[in-house]
Amino acid sequence: MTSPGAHGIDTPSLLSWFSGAGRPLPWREDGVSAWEILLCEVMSQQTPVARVEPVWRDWLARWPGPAELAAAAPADVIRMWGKLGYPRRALRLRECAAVVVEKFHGEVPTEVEDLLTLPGVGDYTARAVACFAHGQAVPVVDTNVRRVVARAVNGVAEAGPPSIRRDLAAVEALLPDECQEAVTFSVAMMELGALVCTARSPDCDACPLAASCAWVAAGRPAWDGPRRKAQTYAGTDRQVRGLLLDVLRDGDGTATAARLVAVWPDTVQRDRALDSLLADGLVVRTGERYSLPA
DNA sequence: GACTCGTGGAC
DNA sequence: TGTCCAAGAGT
Repeated sequence: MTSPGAHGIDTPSLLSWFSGAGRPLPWREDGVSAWEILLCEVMSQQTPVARVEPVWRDWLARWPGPAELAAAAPADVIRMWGKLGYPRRALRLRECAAVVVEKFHGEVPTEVEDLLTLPGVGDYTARAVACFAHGQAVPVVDTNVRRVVARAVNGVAEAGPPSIRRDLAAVEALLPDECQEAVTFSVAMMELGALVCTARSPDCDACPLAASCAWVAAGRPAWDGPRRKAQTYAGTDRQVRGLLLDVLRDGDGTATAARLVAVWPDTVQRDRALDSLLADGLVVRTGERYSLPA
């Protein structure tokens, strides 16, 4: 599979494609700080990039760096997070800012090992920051990269269940040695997965890897592995949590129990959702009222 | 590993 | 209309 013409990632074609087709996202501009990149990576976890951009700008205008964020009230942080989803990320981000200030002298760490100690920073985000903010040639594996590798290298339609060790090893083997090229490689792989090699309807006619793609060569066979569990939402605790928090987020940050009762009829589920919000620190109870944490 | 945790756009 | 899915992390 290492001989010329073998299937896999045609890196020169990939990089050429990216230079012309990559989106001009604001955090890709020169001079963007490591903190600003960390912020956009956390906001982008499971959230479409297009929805992140305006929140990222507003957020940085209010809290330019970790010191400012660490000093902010949780209620304001939750409100500024808006409707990006998974609001626990907002609280973790504030905790992350505090750790950066207290343990790393206000500077975003450069080593993956140190980045992994930050709240809300996991295997993807740690390597994304090390690579995109600090220029390190470390493998960056997100859902896009996993899908592109599955198709172009392995010749299958989907990536299958994630495995950190296996996925990192697979991408490590593809990563260019030189730092600058490695950084562009990772951005380009993610961008290709986001724009061309998409989950639902890959546009192979527009793909710079089509000529070298193992999946295309095999005739784009359908996925015969395990089907991902359908991601339900309606009727789940997640939906109820969202409805409850929405009441507090949109108002003055406080509401009576009766106001919250109105958003969901099932007492058991509503109480369970509210308890979990309290446990997460997204909501606090003061007497008869519920509020965002001051 | 399996499960939980929001929100909204695309088809 | 309902299903799928999106720059994952924590337990």
